Amino acid sequence: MRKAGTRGETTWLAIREAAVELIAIHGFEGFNLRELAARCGIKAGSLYNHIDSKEGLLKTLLESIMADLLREFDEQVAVIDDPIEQIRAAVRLHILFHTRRRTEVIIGNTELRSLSPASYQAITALRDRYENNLRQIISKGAARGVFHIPDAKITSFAIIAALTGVGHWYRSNGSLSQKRLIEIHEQLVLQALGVVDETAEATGSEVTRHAATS
Amino acid sequence: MRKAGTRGETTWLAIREAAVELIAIHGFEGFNLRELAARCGIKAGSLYNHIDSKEGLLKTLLESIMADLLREFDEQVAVIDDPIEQIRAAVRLHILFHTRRRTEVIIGNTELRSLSPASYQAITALRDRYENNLRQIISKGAARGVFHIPDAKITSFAIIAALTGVGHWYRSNGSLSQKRLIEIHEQLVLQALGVVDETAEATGSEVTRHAATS
Amino acid sequence: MRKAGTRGETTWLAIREAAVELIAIHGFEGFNLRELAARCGIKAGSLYNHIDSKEGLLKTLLESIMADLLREFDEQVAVIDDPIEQIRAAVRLHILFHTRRRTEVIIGNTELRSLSPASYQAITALRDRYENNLRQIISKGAARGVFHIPDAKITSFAIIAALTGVGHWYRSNGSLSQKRLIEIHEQLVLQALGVVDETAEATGSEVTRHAATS
Amino acid sequence: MRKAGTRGETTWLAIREAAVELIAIHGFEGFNLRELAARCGIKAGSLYNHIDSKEGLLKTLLESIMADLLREFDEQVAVIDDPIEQIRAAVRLHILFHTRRRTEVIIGNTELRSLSPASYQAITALRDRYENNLRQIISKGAARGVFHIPDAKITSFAIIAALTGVGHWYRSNGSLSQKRLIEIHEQLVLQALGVVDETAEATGSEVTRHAATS
DNA sequence: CATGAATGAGGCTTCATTCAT
DNA sequence: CATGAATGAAGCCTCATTCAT
Repeated sequence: MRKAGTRGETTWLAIREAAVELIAIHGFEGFNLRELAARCGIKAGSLYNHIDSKEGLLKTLLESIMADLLREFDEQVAVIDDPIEQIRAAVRLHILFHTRRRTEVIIGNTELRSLSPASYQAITALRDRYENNLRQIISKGAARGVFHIPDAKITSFAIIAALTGVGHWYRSNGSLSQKRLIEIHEQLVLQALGVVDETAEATGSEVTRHAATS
Repeated sequence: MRKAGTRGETTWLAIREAAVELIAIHGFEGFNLRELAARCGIKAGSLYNHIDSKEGLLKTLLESIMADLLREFDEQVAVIDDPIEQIRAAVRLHILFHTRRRTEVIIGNTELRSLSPASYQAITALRDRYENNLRQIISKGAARGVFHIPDAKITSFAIIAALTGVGHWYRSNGSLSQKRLIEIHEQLVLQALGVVDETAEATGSEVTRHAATS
Repeated sequence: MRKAGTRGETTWLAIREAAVELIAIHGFEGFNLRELAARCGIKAGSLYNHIDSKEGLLKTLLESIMADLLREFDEQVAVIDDPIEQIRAAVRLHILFHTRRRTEVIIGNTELRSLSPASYQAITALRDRYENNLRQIISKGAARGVFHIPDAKITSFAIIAALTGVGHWYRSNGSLSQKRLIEIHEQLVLQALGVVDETAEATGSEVTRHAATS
Repeated sequence: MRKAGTRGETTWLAIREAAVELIAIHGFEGFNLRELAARCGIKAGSLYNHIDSKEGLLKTLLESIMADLLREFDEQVAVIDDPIEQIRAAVRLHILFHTRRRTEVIIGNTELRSLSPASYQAITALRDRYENNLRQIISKGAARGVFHIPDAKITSFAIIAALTGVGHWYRSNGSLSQKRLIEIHEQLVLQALGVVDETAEATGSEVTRHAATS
């Protein structure tokens, strides 16, 4: 929790960044404030000029991550009406967010358990809102007869899990471009949603040329 | 870590079970041996009649989980030839394993980072072998023209992530039966793999009746 | 291990002093940090604001003891040329150092085995340098025909052992003055070195008056 | 303490031998019963079929070492009348005992502090008896005008310390024979005692040929 | 704001010792 | 006699947190 009325904005930013990285590496319980302070060029005691407590820091981090994700969703996905284009935008956003902000997202998924009950509920409420957003798209598409799936809720879980998984293995410095990464997942998701349209056909054949990596 | 056939066998089993549960709740760094011992009805120091160290315990647990998963794969999936039936069996196994042994699997995915480099490599080698098994099925199906997917490797990652995610939300005491859970994922996966057959149509319509939870 | 000139300096000095005493009493393995801390008026954990580890503390102590001894040797003994006067000065220094700093010297001789191999080598190198200094005096005296001894190396070992032994039984509050203690050992050492001069005769008779304690 | 009425004499001997070695290496506080048991091919708990306690074992060891030394003194030294020959015999015995039974003697000197007060007194009484024996020889020689020394008590301390020191550096597999080692120390001791006789002259010159190791 | 030092709680681990089998 | 397992006490060390300077 950023303390109110502090100057030293740069120190706070350094703390934020270093904390995300260290938590991603060691987990919340496994990282320690001394190392965090060292990475920021200060001593452990000085951290308390910027944070309330170790757990407060975690809550702040998780909150802002979820808030950012939700805001981007509102800006880029919620404004679209067509289910197919909307799911495409959602896939794009989710993958971009989960690759560009890999470490932040990892702790967002893993470290919830270290929050106090109150904080836990606050953060999971945001997460649920995001998941619900995605489910709505799928339900709407199914209602309009564009998607053909057995269960909107389970399908949304499966899609979110699949897309989130990308953050665990994708590295932007590899041979696979982010653009291509997104294309592939758009197709996979649309296929999973039972969409069979001319575009998919075209993309499918073009795609096949790059396939069979294994 | 422990010789079999002795009287302390029951203690060791209790340790194993309690450790899995506690690690799943608090994470490896967050759980402590005192509580583990208390759950087994012994004192903390006595744990060391059964384990080498806290980390050694983690390694033992993760190793046996992965070994079990691989063994079941060999018995139930590897023996099938037809890609569609094989992927069905793989989905079934993965979901059953990840729901029946929920907590064990969660720590298998989350706590790898707490292992020493040597142990880490040993365990990830097993995990890679499993992932590779799945990828082979998909590649084979693509080569035979049964599956139509952009990239076997990425597709396998996506499918594994989607199926693994089930363990995070599914509860066997809910209204959704395990049988139904598997059916739904079989369909989702087959659709994602670009399989279009008459069975899917039928299942799809039947399925729609149970769907739309949201 | 600790930067000088800070306020905690007094704590560090207290730790040093108490550690020497406790190690002399119980041995390095036998003393514990809780008691050390208690003697310094702090809690055990606070020790780690001043030391790296229990063993690091031992190394620091032994190092500074040997460094002091070597420095005093350089100042008081190395600057003399005449072998007889030099060996007299060496006896005087050794006894003064081993009685004034009794406890420190005891741990210096006894607790080497508790050091890590690296630290062990560092400290024994200093000790060897000191022993070598003494041997050089004896060799020089023998070469100049002043000392008559069978083997310079063994003789130096014997003399060092004899003088070091003083620290084990001498108490400065007894009836034997430090001045007299040194005189006696000067004579014993010179006799052992085969020096026969008129002074010894004189001292010998004077000495006899105080002797025969047993 | 060897438990009464036990068979398994060989196990007890193995314990004794291994204990001496381990204590010499790690000190009494630093060695542990598990390792001791392992060296004897048994488990830690089984040690208690042979000993009363860790400290009881130490007492037994120290006691028997001192008893052996005293017995040998009575047999080999006490029976001589002439002070010079007697001191020669004492030097020989002390060096032989302290080289042949190096490790035992080291723990005899170092680990006394780990005994309970009662045991401590029992063992130091034996040690004092031995030291007193030596002092008597020196006093007698001084009284007879054969030795010329400032103080019999201090001289005996110095000689004992010098001879005991041999155990710390002498290795029987080196180039220095035990016979020669004894000769050198006989000369050193006799010189220190102020003995100037024809024998010393002869030995001295012969000895000079081997000297100047450094 | 930063620091050095202290705290107190707790964590992992070791170890002498006991005892039923 | 030997063993495996348990105990309880203790040991070293870490760490979030506080506070005077």
